[in-house]
Amino acid sequence: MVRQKIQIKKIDNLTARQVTFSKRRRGLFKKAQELSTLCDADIGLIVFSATGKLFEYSSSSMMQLIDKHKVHSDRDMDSPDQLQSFNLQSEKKNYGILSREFAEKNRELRQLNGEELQGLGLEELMKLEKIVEGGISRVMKIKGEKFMREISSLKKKEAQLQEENSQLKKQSEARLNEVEGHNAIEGGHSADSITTNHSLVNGHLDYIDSVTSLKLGLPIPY
Amino acid sequence: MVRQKIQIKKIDNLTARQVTFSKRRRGLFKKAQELSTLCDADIGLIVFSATGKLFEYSSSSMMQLIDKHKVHSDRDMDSPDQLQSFNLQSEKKNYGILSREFAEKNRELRQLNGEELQGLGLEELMKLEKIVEGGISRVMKIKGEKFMREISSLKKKEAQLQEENSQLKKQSEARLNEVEGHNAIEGGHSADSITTNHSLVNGHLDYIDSVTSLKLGLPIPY
DNA sequence: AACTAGTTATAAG
DNA sequence: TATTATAAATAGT
Repeated sequence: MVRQKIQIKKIDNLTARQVTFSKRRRGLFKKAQELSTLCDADIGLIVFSATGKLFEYSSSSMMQLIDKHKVHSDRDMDSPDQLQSFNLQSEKKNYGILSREFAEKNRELRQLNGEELQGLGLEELMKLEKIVEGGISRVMKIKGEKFMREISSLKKKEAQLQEENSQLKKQSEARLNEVEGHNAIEGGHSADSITTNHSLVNGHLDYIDSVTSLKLGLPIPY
Repeated sequence: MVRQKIQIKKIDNLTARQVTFSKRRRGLFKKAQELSTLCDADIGLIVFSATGKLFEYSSSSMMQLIDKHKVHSDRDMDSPDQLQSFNLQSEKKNYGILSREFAEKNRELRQLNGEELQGLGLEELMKLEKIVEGGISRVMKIKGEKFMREISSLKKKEAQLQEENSQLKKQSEARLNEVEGHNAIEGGHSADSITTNHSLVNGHLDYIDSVTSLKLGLPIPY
């Protein structure tokens, strides 16, 4: 692009390529930084040289940025028609919360063994990959167990509440009988409240739903 | 940097900032692409505008690149004792149900494309790997969503039951008052059942636990 | 969105 | 690594 305009194709000469890489890399990083500052943009730039060396720039934190990126790219998802979605076209994945957790866990896992990665041969890398895969399974298992525990706990609570309800119903009926026994000769007056409450007892409290669902807001147990 | 050289600081004027963002962003992406081509570098560029819109460029696959980046940046972190269980020794895994499910799903996924695996080049294989990875995330996500739904539903139920309980309590109390009003001159007799039931209402029904947990038996929603 | 004048990036040496 | 001539990017219109 100077004394002679160059073609944008891989530079053959190794030395020239390295020099250009160095120069342009600096230029690129500078531009990235400038854009970030001028326009208040959040920018991450990852560059691996042909030899595998890493250069990076990030206006904030690369990790944050990557997470943000994941969240974003998860948006344009397609609705899950079972596993039909596994074709080359539909690769705008919709990971979501669990996916992010998974990624985070995976990162942790990689951190644990990552330091030695460079020194390893193919054999060892494959072994390691298997281990990481195991790690994923493990993470999934743990996460699943947490969910299970939560569900278990909720079901227990439900059972308790149902038991309570049953007891209260009995109690209430018993008292009603007493009241009616007394009122038999005096004329009843609490029939209204009984039927009202009965609709509650039998469970379809749809008016509650809006309130409840507002409070629910999908917890993240893990 | 033209008619007048500009300071590298946030551009105040919104319109000017947007215009500059657009222009420089294009420039930056172009430079990134050029560097990638000229020097055979693997480059990923993530840009979030101030308004949160995402723009990205990647010479290969952003996901791959991010993974590669993770592996790299993890090198200078040595294993914290926290998740130390993920070391080469303790990898005689005992995954469990979810792990097996995962493996099964993964196998299915691989079968979906497996027949062609032999004919593929490295490029294609990496692509495929990416897809499978996406598949895993997807499976996890779906599973997670099912858990969430179950939990959500249970919490809703819980709220309903609690509401019922509250109503029943009121009803019961009301009837008790009526009864006592009548019994005031006859002598009361239902005090016992009241306190008994009150212990239920207040929730610590530990004796139920054993029964309940036996019935629960960890469902597998997915 | 297109233009232009100064600025910046950079290919070649 | 530093220089320089030129291409490319871009601030302001």
